[in-house]
Amino acid sequence: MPRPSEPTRERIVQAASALFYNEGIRRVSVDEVAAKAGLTKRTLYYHFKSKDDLVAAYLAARDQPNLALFRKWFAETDGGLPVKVEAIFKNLARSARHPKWKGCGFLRTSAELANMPGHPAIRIGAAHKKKFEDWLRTTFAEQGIADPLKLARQILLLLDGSFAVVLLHRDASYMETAGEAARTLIETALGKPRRKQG
Amino acid sequence: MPRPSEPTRERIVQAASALFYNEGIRRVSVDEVAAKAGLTKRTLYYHFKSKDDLVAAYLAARDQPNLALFRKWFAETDGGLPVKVEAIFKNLARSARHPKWKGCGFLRTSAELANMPGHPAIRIGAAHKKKFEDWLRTTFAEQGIADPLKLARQILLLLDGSFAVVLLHRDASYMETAGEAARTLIETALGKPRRKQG
DNA sequence: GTATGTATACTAACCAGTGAATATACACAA
DNA sequence: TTGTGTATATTCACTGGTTAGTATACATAC
Repeated sequence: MPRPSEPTRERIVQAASALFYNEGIRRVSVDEVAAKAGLTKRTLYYHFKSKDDLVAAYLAARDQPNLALFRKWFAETDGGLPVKVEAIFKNLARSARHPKWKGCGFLRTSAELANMPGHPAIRIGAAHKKKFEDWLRTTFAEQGIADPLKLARQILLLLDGSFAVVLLHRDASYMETAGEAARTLIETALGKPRRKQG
Repeated sequence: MPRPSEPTRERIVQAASALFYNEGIRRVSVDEVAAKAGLTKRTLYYHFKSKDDLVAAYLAARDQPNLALFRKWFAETDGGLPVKVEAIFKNLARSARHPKWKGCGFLRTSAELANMPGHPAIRIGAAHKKKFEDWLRTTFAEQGIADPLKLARQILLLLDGSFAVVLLHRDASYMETAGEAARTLIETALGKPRRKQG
C-alpha cells in the first residue's frame, strides 16, 4: 500500500530515535530499526540513502523540541535571570532521574563518532549547541550583561558537563550542582552583592 | 618465544589504548588490536578473557597518568588557588589543540556504552572522576573553603563540560572559557573582592 | 616433561547495502 | 465507466565482508 510516504518516513525516524538513543549508533543495526518500524530494510533504504543519513535524521528530529523545552522551562519560571536559568537545570535533573534517561543524544553521538569529524551527525549536534548558546547570549545581552557571549559559553559548559557527569555517575544531583554554579556565575556577571555559596 | 608475558600484556594494552581512544570501542575489532600489537587474536585471548576485559584494561591504564598530569600542572603553577586551577584548563587547552586529541577517553567510553550501565569500563571511569573530585575537595578543604565538595563538583562539571564541548565543536578556546569560570567560582567561594568577569 | 605462551584455522552470527520483482494509487484515455 | 501507463512504495533474497570467541596443536623455557 503506497502513498503514505511522509508518515512512513516519520515512523522510521521514531524507531531509529528510540534505538539509537537507547543503545548507541554502532550498536544498532539497520535491520533492527526497520523491524521496529514494522517494515523491511529494503523499504528503509528507499527512504534513506544510508545509515549515516538515518543517524542525521535522528538528531535533526531532536533539535527543535529540545530547544523548545529549555525555552519553556525558562519562560515559565518566575524570578530574575539567575533563577530562570537555574530552573533549566532543576527541570533537567527531574528528567535525568527517569530510568530510561541516557544523557544528551548529541553529545553521545559526537563521542561515539569522534573518529569521523566531518560526519553530518556531528555538524547537526554542533549547530544545536550553537543555537542554545545563541539564545542564551541574546537573552543575557538584553539584560545588560557585559560579556554575554562568555557567560553563555560558561552556562553551556555547565550544561554539557552535567550531561556527561550524570551519565557517568548515574547521579542526577550533579545537575543541581551545575545549576547552582550557573546561578553564581550569572550573579557575578550581574554584579550582585557577593554571597559565599553554600 | 614464551616468557615475556608482562611486556606482552603491556604491549597489548598499548595497542588497544591507541585504537580504542582514536576509533571508539565498538568500531575497533579484537583482530585489529592483535595486529597492532604484533600477535594473533588467539594470543590476545590468552592474556584477556574477553573484549570487555581489554576495554577495562585500556581505561585502567589511563587512570593514574591522567591524574598525575593534573596534579603536576597544579603544582608547577605559581599563584593562588584560582590561578593554579585555571592552569589545569590552560594546559588542557594546549593538549586539545593537538590534531589527534579526541576528548576524554573515560567520558567517550561511558557515552558509547551507556546502554550497559554495569560495564566494568564505566565503573573505572566513574572511579577516575571521583578520584579527581576527591583531590580537588581535599585541596579546597585545606584552603579553608566553606563547602569544598560543592566547589570540587562544580570544577569537575566545568572540566567534563569542556571535554564534551571542545570535542563537539573542535574549538579548544572553550577550555579557556571553562578555566575562567572555574576561577570565578573559586574566587567567589574564597570571598575575594567581586570583580565583574570580562 | 610440564607450565606457559603462541599460532593456524575455524564457527556461527551479524551487518550495510543491493538486484530484481512486485503491488498500489492515480491520471488520463477510450 | 473502464482500461492502461507510470511514479511511488514495498518486499524477498542475496552478497561480500566483518566479528567475538574457540578447538586444537605446537613451541619454548626451566
